[in-house]
Amino acid sequence: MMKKSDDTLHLGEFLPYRLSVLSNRISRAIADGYEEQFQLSLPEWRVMAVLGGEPDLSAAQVAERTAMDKVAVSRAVNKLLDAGRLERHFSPEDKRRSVLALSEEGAKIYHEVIPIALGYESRILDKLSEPEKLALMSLLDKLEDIQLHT
Amino acid sequence: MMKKSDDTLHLGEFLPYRLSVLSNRISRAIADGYEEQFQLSLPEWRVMAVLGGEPDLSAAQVAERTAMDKVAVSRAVNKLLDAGRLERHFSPEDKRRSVLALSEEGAKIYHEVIPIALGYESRILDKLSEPEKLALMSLLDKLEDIQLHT
DNA sequence: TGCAATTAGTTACGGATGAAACTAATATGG
DNA sequence: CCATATTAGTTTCATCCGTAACTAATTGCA
Repeated sequence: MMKKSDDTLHLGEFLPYRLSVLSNRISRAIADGYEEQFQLSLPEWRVMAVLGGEPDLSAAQVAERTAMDKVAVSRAVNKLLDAGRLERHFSPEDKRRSVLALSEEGAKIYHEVIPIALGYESRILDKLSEPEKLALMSLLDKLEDIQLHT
Repeated sequence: MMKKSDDTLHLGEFLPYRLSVLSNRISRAIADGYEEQFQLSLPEWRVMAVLGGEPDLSAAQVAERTAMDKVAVSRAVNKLLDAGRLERHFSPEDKRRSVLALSEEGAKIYHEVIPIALGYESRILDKLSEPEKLALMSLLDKLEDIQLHT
């Protein structure tokens, strides 16, 4: 196939740009669904989301699983603690390491937000045929594996 | 097919999350390729990218084509003007409306950054087979069309 | 005409974000 | 053991970003 010209770039056909716009639009729409109602920011929701499925993680483990950096996790965790949505104690073996879990209140919110989030996801996936969904998942698997640096 | 449970959410399988992480990773990698070298932020690059392909747009038109809001465009444009990378005059028919174009210096940088950006895109696309690329483009077309609000 | 509504773009402001410096706790190796 | 290096998490700082308020120019319609 003819190679694309190297001296112009059409943003609308540029994969990174398309992904960025699409992803921002989706994240914003979902966040609009819970931010105001629950006074919950996206980073805070991500922290709650992992702890809801897998309690007693350390902040570093939360960072790993959410792809957030540790500063963002620290901030989100502290806000959630202030709001009484998280409980924290520290590991007796290593007093630096925190052990985080949703509080009862946090778990309640978690279970209220999940259907909102999944609802938006369905709204998207329902527009795709079964083979398209499979193709999308397989493409995401592949794209996530790509090494972008060296 | 069995419906997924509604009381847990696995971030790693949640489409909006996967898109967000993937898109951020790609944008960051590309930006790392030009930000330091050219002292150019992502919003500034987006403005340059559209004006490089289509000069003499107003700020509002730039906003449309980049999916940025007008404040972000205004800021980016002003930085680019300060840096001598853009030229601005105002339409004689409507003295509010700006007419923006890359300066000579701006065009030079534009042509230097393009291969960097396209290089990263190729690094990604080259990992996909021809049918996979087609599938990806078609999926993006479809996803971009989805109405997320009402 | 002329005054209210609209539009282009900027400014101001409060909150969010990431990098780097910092503190406290633990591991290491001489 | 003790000094140094490493690790967990927090704080600081400078910047970024979006919303809302604002200014200036233009349009529209009475």
